[in-house]
Amino acid sequence: MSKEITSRQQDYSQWYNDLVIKAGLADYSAVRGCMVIKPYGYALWENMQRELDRMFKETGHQNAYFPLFVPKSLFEAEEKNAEGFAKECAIVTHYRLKADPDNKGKLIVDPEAKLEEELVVRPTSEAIIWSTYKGWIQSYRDLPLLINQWANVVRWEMRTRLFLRTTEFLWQEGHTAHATRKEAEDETIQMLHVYADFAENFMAVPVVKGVKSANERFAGAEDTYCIEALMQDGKALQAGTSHFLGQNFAKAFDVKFTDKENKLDYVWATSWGVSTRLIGALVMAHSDDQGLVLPPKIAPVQVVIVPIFKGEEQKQLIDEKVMGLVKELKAAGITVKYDDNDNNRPGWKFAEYEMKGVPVRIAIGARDIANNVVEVARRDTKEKMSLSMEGLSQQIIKLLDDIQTSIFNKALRYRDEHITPANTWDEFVDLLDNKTGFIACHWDGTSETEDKIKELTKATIRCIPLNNLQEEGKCILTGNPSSQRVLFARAY
RNA sequence: CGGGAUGUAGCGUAGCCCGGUAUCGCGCCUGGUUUGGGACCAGGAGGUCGCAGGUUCGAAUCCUGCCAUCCCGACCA
Repeated sequence: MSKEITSRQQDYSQWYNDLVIKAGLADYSAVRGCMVIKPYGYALWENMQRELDRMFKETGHQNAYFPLFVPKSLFEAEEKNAEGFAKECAIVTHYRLKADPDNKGKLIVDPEAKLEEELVVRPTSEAIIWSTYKGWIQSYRDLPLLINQWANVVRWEMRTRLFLRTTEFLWQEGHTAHATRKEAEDETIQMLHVYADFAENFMAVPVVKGVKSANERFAGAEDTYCIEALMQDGKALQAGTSHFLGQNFAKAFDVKFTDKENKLDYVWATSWGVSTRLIGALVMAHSDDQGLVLPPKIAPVQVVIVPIFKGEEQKQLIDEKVMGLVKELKAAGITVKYDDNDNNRPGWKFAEYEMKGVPVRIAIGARDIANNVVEVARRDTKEKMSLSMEGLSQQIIKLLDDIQTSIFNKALRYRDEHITPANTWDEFVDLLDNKTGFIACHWDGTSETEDKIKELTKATIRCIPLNNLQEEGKCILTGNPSSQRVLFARAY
């Protein structure tokens, strides 16, 4: 297989698509808009899942699983939510096929098997979950209810892109119920911090934490908080959302509880999610024209060892030495792969593991063994060094750590350099077109203005950053008074 | 879903205008030599030219419809 990919400069979108395919993360499938997540891509997702799952459990959440199908009557109960998702729902109307009498070997939908009530394939699970919660919650003693589910959802998008926007995608969705507004708000913010912590400390993707404007708010939420990341082409990507749902779903599904004073009230809700889109964020945040660059903390393979030998005797000598190294590295908690496949030569393997973004490559040959060293190459900077075999695992641990930090710092520097204030409309448009990234500017707070700006420039408000500096100013478009800057960007 | 482009072996392609059963490279298989940045030699396999119709003695090539992918819009995690 030819392994060259389009360069970022030549065509960023094509580079992304090439990379996802050539690195073996995913493949197109026989189903429009749906992808196959290949083993290497799924391994990445599993590593993300493991870490997130641990964080959810540490903050008191439990996993459960709810049905894929939502009866239409339940789906429509929370009006805004239903309306928001109605245009992109897959609907099950029948439950049986039968042989086509006019076309041998073909099947048709059995018209006799029409469902009494259509089933919506979940685009999100608030409806089915809140209809269930009604039966689980009676008293303040049943609260808080802190549940997460790992699931697939379907949103029938017009235009799809590998990992960033597919018809079916994998995600987790947390759905919590609380006795007070304060507690639900705290939960919303807590999970936002969990997401930001994960993105920055594991994915090495710096994010801006903030709240969405009304236009960008989740359908059915009172407030939507988000983490926004910046990709290398200067476009923003929403990497995770945490919603404060108020009592909207409790009211729609009649979920009430009795408090300590024996008063009846609706419960307060949150929901929060991240998806396989994070893999897209990871790819676009760090990778280069040679392939993926993965942060060690979620790389499926952290270290690959490539033997370099002439003849069987040398190979045996290397094998022996490597077995010891592999054992030592594994004992130190490092994921290591020894690639002694003789079908490919070292140079091929070097290029291959660069494509796959393996953070550290160790090459070892007779020359190295004679000197008691190994050649170590880091993926992010391509820097090569010679390290002593003595205490190698400790040196590798330190190196992996350096790589993790260095990838993050690089992305952080890029992100910070691409948050630019604009004070006039011309400046704003010029920055959007020529510098890209986030533009910090004043906005008069109205949906109309935001719509107008989107119409004129394709830029949207990515978020109003948390703990935003309060500052008097004038709206970039209308000149109306504003009390703070918000972040605009073109987004995925 | 609207506008544009593309679709030929696992991948990348030539051929299409001007109709006569498909070119080259990589990869794959066998054998050998190799191995410190994508190896080399010899032999070999692999294609209903995206799918379905139509025109024609004959279609990769012309016509119609559909499907898929990419880009630009609208929609969105």
